[in-house]
This record gives sequence, structure tokens and C-alpha cells, in this order.
Amino acid sequence: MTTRNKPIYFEQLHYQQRRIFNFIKRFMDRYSYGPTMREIMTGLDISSTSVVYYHVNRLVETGFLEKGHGISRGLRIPDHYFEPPASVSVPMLDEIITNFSERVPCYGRRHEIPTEWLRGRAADDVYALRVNTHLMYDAMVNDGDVVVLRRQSRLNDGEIGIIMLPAKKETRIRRLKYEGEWVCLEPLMSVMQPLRCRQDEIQIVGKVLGLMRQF
Amino acid sequence: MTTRNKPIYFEQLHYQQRRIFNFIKRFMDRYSYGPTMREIMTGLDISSTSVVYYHVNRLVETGFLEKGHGISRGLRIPDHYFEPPASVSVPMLDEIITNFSERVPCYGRRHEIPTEWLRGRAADDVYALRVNTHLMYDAMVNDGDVVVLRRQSRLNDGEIGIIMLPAKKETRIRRLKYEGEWVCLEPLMSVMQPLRCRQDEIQIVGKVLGLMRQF
DNA sequence: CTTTAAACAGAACTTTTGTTCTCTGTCTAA
DNA sequence: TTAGACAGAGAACAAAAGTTCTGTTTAAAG
Repeated sequence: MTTRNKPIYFEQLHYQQRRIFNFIKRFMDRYSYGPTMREIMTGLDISSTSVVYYHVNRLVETGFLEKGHGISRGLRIPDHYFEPPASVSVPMLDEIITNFSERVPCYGRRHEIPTEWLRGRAADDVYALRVNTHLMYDAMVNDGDVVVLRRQSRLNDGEIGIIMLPAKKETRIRRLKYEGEWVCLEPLMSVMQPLRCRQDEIQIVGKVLGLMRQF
Repeated sequence: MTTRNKPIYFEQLHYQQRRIFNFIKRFMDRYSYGPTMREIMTGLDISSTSVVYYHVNRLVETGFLEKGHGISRGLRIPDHYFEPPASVSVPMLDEIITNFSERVPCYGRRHEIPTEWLRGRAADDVYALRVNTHLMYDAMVNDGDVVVLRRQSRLNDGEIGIIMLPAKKETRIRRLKYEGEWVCLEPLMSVMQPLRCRQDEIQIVGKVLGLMRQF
């Protein structure tokens, strides 16, 4: 395997090689199978298959293409050329489950969220939750909104999460601030009152990643 | 073109044809190009390429496969076998543009929205708009939220849209109700006051499809 | 100006691969 | 029983397509 370090960016490739690469990509888009050397030749008005062969091998050397030796239409575009999916599907919960050590029921329905919301992390333990009125004014969350959360029992200082108050039988979306032995549940709307309580009085359900509302 | 009506569902296909179809699908998944008759033959321990050829043509006849005549590795799996994308990308606007007859500036940034929000319609004229505070309390929309809208100058009775009040130099997200010569802009939060005005006092920017908020 | 490597041209060659053909066995409906 | 549709075997053929070879041009470097 002889890999050169010279050209890294596509723009640094020579004119002919850029043309060939683009042709292959468009061809595969259209026909789902790759072009032959001859098809590239006629498609780009190149005079000989050997010229195509030459440049294709150059592209393979520089990692812009993959190719099975002796395989008809065996050109491939490496995986890293395809953008990762812009959205991921996460399971949808019908209600908040108190004890998260037990299995979370998934009713088969799923919800699509932007990959960006994961901030590079895996989608493990990420769920969508359709909230009902009792969460309403806490954080500009409306009845019927879908809240996306990562299930976790701890939050860093200043992070926003879904927090249960077992004594009051309430669930809130609040920003968590640690103050020594105490925690302060700050509302996201200034109209609401902050809530100060002992750490063992709250139960953290998860971290809120985002919210989606369909009108 | 001889198309039969007999087998419609994959499960109705004969054992051998199901095997071949699955083999092709797995092969393409793995190598990105299709298998040859011989590769299918050896891969499925079939005794002759002609047997493979026979069943492949049967699969083409019944619409489970597509195939270019005389094309090496020219097998294709029809589009309808692949699920439509779960999300679509729409251009992002930096601000509300008053006169929508002129070209909408697009800064290259885009936003991912669930396909479901389009309700089967095309993504034409759909834009994402990051709102700033002046829209805030109208509809539980917060500063920094991304509102997804379809650009249109008319709304049906009861639909929710982004509505400009040129005289007041205000923009609101409200539910529109027609009352004869008048229109009523109903708030989505009951705390707010409805607004009654003449039809020529408002300018409809678009219909609101949804809202996304990243924490 | 000479040298050298990259790029191009054209043709021929070899392998790969789709296609055809003939023959055989099996099952079903008439 | 028998014609006919269907599936399978095996071999051979022909087209498709990758590869190699030789030689020429071009452009940059020494």
C-alpha cells in the first residue's frame, strides 16, 4: 500500500482527476453502479482508456477512490465521502419513568432528532418524551411538545435537566445549580420562582438536549 | 415489457429467489457494487450461472430487481426498497424578509427538520428562522429558538402563521381567525390578548410548521 | 538546453462476466 | 398418460471491461 501524503484536499487534485472523480460520483448517483473506464472516457471526452486508467489509479493512491483489482465497474467512493446522517431516530416514551434502573418501555414509535443535538456523543440513552401540561411553564414548554433527553442521574452545574420532586409529585425542566449541600432549580423563564432544596429531595431524570414542537 | 401481477409481496417469492435477492442486497451493502452471476452462484452454492441468470430475470420481471442488459455487475435494487429520508434540510434565514417577492438571502447554513413536518408536501419555500426576542411570548417561543415556516401569503382559517403588523413594526406568531372583514390574531398562550384588525393591516409571512429548540 | 517525470494516445491483450443453448428432471392439469 | 410450465446442470460463446505495452507530448526543474 503506497499512500502519498501530498494532496489532502479535493481542491488540490489536478483538473482531470477532479473531473473524473465528479463524473464517477454523478454516475453512481444516477445508475447506482459505477462507470467503466470506457464510459468515463467517452463521458469526459478523453481520448484513451489508458488515460482514465492512469488517473483512476492516481485517485486510488491518494485515497479519493477505492477499486477492486480486475473487477468490472468495481469503483467505490470511500465511506468518509458520504456525510453522516443528518438526523437520528430515538425511541419515544409515553411518560416519565420514575425508576430508571428498570427497563424502559418502548412502544415502537420513534422520533427523529438532528444529529447535531447529540454533540458528537452516541445516541445511547437518548429518548423523546411527549410532555403533558404539568411541565408547562417551566421552560416555555407547551402541552404536546416533544422533549429530547439523555437519561442520566447526574447533571453538571448549570445544565438543564428534567428533575423530579418526589415529595411534591412534580416534574420540572430546570437549570441545576449546586450550592454546597443545597441545589437551586432555576427556571428558564424569569417569571417563575427558583426552587431551593436538599440534594436528596430531587431525582434527576436526564439532561435535556432539545425540544421539538409541531404545529 | 411483460409484467406479471402474481407475486407482489417479497414473502410470496420462491425460496431460491428470496435467497438471491437477499444475497444481492447484502453484497451491495458490503461492497457498494453488485455481484456477478458467478459470485451469486458460488455464494449461494448454486450449481450453474444459468440458474442464477434464470432467477435474476424472474426477479426483474416481478419488479424486485432492475438490471442493465449486458452490463457487468449491473444489478440494481429499485428505489422504493429504500426508505425515504427521515429528515430534510432547509435553508436558514437570518431575519424575516418583508417583501417575499424578492430573492430570499440564504447564507449557506441549513437546518434539519423531520420529513413528517412537511405532511407529504414538498420542501419548497420551507425555511428555518432563528427568532430573536421580539417574538418571544407569542407562542411559547424563546429567544434562540428555530421556527420552521412555509413561505406563503395566505392562511386558512385557524392556521398558525408568522404575521407582520407593518404599522406597529411588530412580528407575531399567532393563530389566524377570519371574522368577515376583520381578522383575529389569537395567541397560543391564553395569558396574551387576542388582536383584532383589518385584513389590510396585516401581512402574512408564512405558515408555521414547527419549532426546534436546542438546549 | 537538457533532463525528468507526469500526462496523453493508441492499440492490443487478457480477464471477467453476461448470455445462450441443449439437455434433464419434476410436477401439475387436462 | 401426456403436454407444458418450471427449475436445474453444464458447457460454450460473445460481449464487456480491466490491464498492459510502447511511444509521444508537455511542462517544470536543473
